[in-house]
Amino acid sequence: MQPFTQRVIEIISSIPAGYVMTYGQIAAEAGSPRAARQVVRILHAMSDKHNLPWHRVVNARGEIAIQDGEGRYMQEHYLRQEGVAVDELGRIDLERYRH
DNA sequence: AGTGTGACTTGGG
DNA sequence: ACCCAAGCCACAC
Repeated sequence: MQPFTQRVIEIISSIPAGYVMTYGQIAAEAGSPRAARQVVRILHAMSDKHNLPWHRVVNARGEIAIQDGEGRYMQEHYLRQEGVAVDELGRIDLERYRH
């Protein structure tokens, strides 16, 4: 496991229920501000086996990044379940919910 | 050593 | 507020 990957996993694990972080924000915290896309790949590879709260990660505009489908539906569902307001287009108020 | 991979980001219009 | 084009980068192969 590489250091950057390790840090990203730790950071995502640390997001409290009811809050969200953006890909870029996580990359920056992990020490590489422009590696947002790498965060995506890590989620793809690690979300299940590390039991990560992947649904608490959204893009810089405060939108759910996943395309319509099962994953998209699950993310909206989890977030609302944790008290995060998600509109019908999958948008979230970052001012309010950013961690 | 070179190439492909993305659930991204940013800047401009 | 929306759309697009161009950057960006750690990692696997």
